[in-house]
Amino acid sequence: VPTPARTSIDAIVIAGRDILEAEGLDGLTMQRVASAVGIRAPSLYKRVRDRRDLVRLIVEDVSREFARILDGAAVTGSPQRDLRALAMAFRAYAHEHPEAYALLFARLPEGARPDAELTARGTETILRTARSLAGPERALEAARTVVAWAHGFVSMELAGAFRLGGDIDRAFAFGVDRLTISITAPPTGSEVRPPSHGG
Amino acid sequence: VPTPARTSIDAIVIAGRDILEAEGLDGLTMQRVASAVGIRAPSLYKRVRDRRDLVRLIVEDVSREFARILDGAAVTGSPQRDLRALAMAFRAYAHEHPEAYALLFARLPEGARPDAELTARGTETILRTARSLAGPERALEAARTVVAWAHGFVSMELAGAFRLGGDIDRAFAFGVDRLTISITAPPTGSEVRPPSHGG
DNA sequence: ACCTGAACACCGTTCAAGT
DNA sequence: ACCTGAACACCGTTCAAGT
Repeated sequence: VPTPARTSIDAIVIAGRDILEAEGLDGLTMQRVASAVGIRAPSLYKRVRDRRDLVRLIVEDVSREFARILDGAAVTGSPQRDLRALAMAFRAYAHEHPEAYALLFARLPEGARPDAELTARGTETILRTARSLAGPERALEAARTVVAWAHGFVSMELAGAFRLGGDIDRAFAFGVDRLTISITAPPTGSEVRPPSHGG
Repeated sequence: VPTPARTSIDAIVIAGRDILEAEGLDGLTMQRVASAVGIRAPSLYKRVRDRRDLVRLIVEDVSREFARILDGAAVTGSPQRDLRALAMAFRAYAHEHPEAYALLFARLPEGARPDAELTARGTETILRTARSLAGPERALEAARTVVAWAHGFVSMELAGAFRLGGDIDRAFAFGVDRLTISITAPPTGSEVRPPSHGG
């Protein structure tokens, strides 16, 4: 006699995200997720291969949400303002969903790593904006510089690594302004090299 | 009858670092560390309060090593070249000790967090070099921008987040050059603001 | 003073048995 | 077809007992 399903993969992913944000990745246990959807842990294995597979589904969900939010931020009409808006939206997302955000850039074990194409889509908007500012040849390097800075900044912020005081908001604004200038106006005609002392 | 000690806190930290680098943070178990120093897991609690305390001791050891390496890199005589040398040494350390490096910037639970002063010493050399380039008023923001970028870059690199091809070494060099220019030559006399479209 | 086995409350995961 | 309890091999941690 077939038993009707008491839950669904969607409900499991939603419950998993809630538990992740409330308890951290270590607190995301099969037992807690199972309990949240009204079943026992062994039954979860009917829907996911193992815990890593559940983490993968959650990361992919987060990844789609993050890409959608960044996409919605780059609508100012100017690439300079778009880059600033992207940086602000990037940081705001990390503050609102610190555990989900951390997962986006985490070194995940094989089996928990999200689909490669889906991950690429996450930085598509930033790449497009960087291309507008830096030109097609430098687009990829410019985008990597900006994303690296933004990720480094918010991950240090979330880790409590800025311990020397000062205005963190101002430091973030400083960074995005300098980076915008920096990738917008390359030294004309010359190879990139360290500046001479005279400047 | 007192029993002579069969191990020491130093031996435990050294063994812990080896296991961390070989097996990752999840693989750093009390049982493995105990076994590596020739005792049983419960005996570890004579030397450390709990696992988080052991992690703290390891992070602090890594932190001292990292600071020492950065300090040894900033010896070129010019702040521009020092910044580049610091960035290269920063990245090289992360490549050589990926698990130890990850711990330096990780969101650690209370009890595993290293001594605050010790952590500050880690970025002291970078702060000093940034001060030479950006001036005393902008030193902190400039240092934060550079460290954020460097950390973001190598952590993305280690996470396998650069999936769009291109030359990663070149992107790193691009970033350090642009950032050096960017923090060295602020717009004279004016407040920092987003650049106008013309430039 | 240091070390240990046994125990406890957790994990993830498998599997035979239930409906 | 789905769900479960029982079981297994792990965790971190405590503690009485051994030397």
